[in-house]
Amino acid sequence: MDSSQLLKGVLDVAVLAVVADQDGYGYDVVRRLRTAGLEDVGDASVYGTLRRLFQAGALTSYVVPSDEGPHRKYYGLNQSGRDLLDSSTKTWMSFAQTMNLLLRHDPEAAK
Amino acid sequence: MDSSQLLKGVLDVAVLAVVADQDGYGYDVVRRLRTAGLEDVGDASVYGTLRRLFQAGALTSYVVPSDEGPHRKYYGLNQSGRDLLDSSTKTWMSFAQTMNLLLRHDPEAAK
DNA sequence: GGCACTACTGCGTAAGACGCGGTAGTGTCC
DNA sequence: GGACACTACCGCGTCTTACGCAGTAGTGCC
Repeated sequence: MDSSQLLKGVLDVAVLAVVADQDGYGYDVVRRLRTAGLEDVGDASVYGTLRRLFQAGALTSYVVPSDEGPHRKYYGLNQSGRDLLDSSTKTWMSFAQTMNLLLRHDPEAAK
Repeated sequence: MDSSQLLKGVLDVAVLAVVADQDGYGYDVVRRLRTAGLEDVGDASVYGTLRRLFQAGALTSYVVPSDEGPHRKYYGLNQSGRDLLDSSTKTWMSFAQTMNLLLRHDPEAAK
């Protein structure tokens, strides 16, 4: 099954969570997400998400030159980003809980 | 936060689960989903999903006239739909688990 | 020079959820 | 009997977003 649709709206939270752990640059965030289990995530999606979150004011950004390749554009959370991560996490948890109740097909559990 | 993006790719499973419980018609499926906690789900999304799933061969369909309003177009699961529900449920569970690990910001848990 | 890996960007596409408006049938209330 | 509410469905247009793909560029290795 194509899990790419499951990502809709969730990649934001995932990226925020990864960056919250430690500042990261795009290429690295991609690797960390894949390692965490989101194996099929596309790199373009992550770069796009980072730019979107930055534009939305949730991330800080600074460029660090690298000796072993091109420069790296690091992203980090600011307060707005932390708030967003918190509220998004809560939204996700509650949503996931709802889905879990729905999917264990116990009609009573959904009441 | 706008939870509509979270639904992407998940509404299919939710609709399948609701219909698996008992055959249902569009308007009723909407109500059941909302009662189950998906309060913001749009009716157009559900009707669209039902038609999509039907066209994909996962649902059966039959019309029942009603004494108390317009006719009702019932949908039910066939074998293909049950298979789809099973595999989609597994995909969801595994995806949700991955997200949960990512979101409890315990760096060790993601390894 | 050619290749691999790192690192980022831009463009076009497709999927899907939703708002909105429209069409009907039934029932209620004044 | 007319206005309104509720039931029930459909179609259209829009927006968001994940992704494929191509391109650019730096480093290191053979």
